Amino acid sequence: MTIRDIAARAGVTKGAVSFALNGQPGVSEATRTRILKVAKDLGWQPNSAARALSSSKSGAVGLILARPARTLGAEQFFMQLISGIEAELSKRPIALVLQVVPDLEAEVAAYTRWWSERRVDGALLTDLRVEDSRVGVLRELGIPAVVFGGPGHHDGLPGVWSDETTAMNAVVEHLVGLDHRRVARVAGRREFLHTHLRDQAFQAAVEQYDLLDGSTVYTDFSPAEGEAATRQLLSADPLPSAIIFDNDVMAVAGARTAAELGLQIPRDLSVVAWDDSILCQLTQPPLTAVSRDIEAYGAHGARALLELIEGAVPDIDVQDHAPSLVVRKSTAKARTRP
Amino acid sequence: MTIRDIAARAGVTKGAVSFALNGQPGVSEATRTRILKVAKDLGWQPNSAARALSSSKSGAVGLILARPARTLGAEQFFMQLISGIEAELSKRPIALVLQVVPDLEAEVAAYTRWWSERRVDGALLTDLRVEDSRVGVLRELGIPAVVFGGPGHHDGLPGVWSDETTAMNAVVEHLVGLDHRRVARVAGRREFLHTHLRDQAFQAAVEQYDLLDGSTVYTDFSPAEGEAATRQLLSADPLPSAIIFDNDVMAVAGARTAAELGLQIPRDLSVVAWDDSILCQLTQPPLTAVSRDIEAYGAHGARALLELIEGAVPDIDVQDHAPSLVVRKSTAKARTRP
DNA sequence: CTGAAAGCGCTTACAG
DNA sequence: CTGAAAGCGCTTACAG
Repeated sequence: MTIRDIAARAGVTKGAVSFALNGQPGVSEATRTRILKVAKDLGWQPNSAARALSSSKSGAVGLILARPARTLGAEQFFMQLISGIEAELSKRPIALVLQVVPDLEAEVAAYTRWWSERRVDGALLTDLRVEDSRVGVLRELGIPAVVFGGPGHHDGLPGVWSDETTAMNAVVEHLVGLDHRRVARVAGRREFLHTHLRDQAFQAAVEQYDLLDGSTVYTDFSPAEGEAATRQLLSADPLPSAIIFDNDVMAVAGARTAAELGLQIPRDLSVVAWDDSILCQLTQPPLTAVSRDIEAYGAHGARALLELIEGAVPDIDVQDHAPSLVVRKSTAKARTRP
Repeated sequence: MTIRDIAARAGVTKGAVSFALNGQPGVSEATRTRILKVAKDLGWQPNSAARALSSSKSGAVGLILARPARTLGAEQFFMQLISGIEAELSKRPIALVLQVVPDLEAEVAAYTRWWSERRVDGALLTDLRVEDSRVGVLRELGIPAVVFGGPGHHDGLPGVWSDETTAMNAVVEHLVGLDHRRVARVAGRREFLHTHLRDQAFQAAVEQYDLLDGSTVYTDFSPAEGEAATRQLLSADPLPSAIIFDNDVMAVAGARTAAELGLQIPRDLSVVAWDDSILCQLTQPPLTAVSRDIEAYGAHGARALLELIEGAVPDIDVQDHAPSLVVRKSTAKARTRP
């Protein structure tokens, strides 16, 4: 079933069919209507390879996840992000090509191959690093790309980001409002930009509110390291009265660890998770968490990429909806200590 | 950068370049070596659209997830499955095209479009239903497809599956070994084949071990319905002494619900989760769970699909590694009741 | 073993 | 408004 069949059936040339199908001028309204009807009757769909070859557009965008398979499964973030991206892409006949790779080197290799194969028209970048080698490669290759993260750390590539600073302030304010003075933090990987931004915001808040602690332990986001970091923080003297965790999995692991050490949450220790998820709601007590609409975040990024591919000059650093703090049962008044 | 450039540089025709690059006979070894060197020097990669158009192979396979975005994020299953599929595909230059849709109707529409566009060479089917309209559509379209699930419910389409029956037997045996006689089950959606298979296995085990309960409540896999189902089961008299849940999220929700109702796990109620995950390990107490290597499952399915696409006649119903029961702290001796 | 050519199914300038 | 044709970058029969 090709435009050739349609042309024969409608008594016109292939060119006319193409114009009619693509809404281009060059055919009369009557002819166009006739051609469209024939195409519909025959159940015609454009061959994506032929269209890609002659238009130099693949009709697909790429997303690469460079995380070990275990942590990928554990974090709900990625699946929600993908859902959001898809929600936007599937409004058009644009496909999402997904690849899972072990490290950044493999990720860069995949972009390079995709681009020289012309397999995708653009790419979505996630897990932005403070120093991110991918950004330079993408710019050099000339792939239209949009970055999740930021702001201002991607060398001119457009990005969408959520405001970590405001969110961190809300968290610290909430804790200060509960009389907490010794607040610690279990962070993710140091090289990730969002970790870095939260670091800065946390340190600024520590000074602003004149907190007494402010120690931060870095991890790989895994529950094992979340547990180890919690043990480390809870061996300090005096103890922190609240800990902020960089993801839901570590927060749950940390809360469990604290309980094992004989602390009662929230009486003895307040716990805040970053990125709310079902996990935070299912644990006992349910965790106070920073909540973002990750699907909307993904959709937002996809939309920006599509605009970029279509030649628009998108805003650099579009800010997404601000995260909100969902207060549950894991935060309470700090105990007055001796 | 095309084979034309390589041909010019190497002083041969495009045809010779194509033969050399694809390992076809038709060029001398010396020429082949020279051509390959030129191609490498120029950093050539085949244009995927051109190759797809002339070879009628897209170099991609498709996966469609038809679940609401929320439950997608909550279940670790899918991301692990995708990781496994990717691990196999990325050994070759085969891309994974992913789509997230709201329902089966949209899923069928997407297959139809993909196939008439020749965007994918084959498809992977998941969440198999007892009566599954997709199977017929796929067969009719002639898309090479492999089904996750089964066995024997896919009208000739090859499938990989894991043995739900043996796993269910292991679960029930474990509970019976702990003197449980009143065992209930919180199942997933009734129309899903794996739910159905577990149902049958559960009923068979109930009879075999002469259990006194065996009631099953169906849900949509969500924690909310898991909680409601648990409440319902725990309002019976006499109470079940153990509940088997069809996924990790509901098991955790159910355990929490039981605790809220004043039951202590495992003293008053034993809980078993199906599909182990970090969730099961992080709750207090950690949950006894049926564990499968979902990544291997995904890889297995991808490999079968690639063979099918390459023209092999794959075995129908290849069985994957058997699931295993991981015993943790949520199951214990049944209390002797009055 | 090599060369010259047709063809995959589209898009798009170029003449009429 | 329409027709006839070239071209996208590959693969692959067909002659020599």
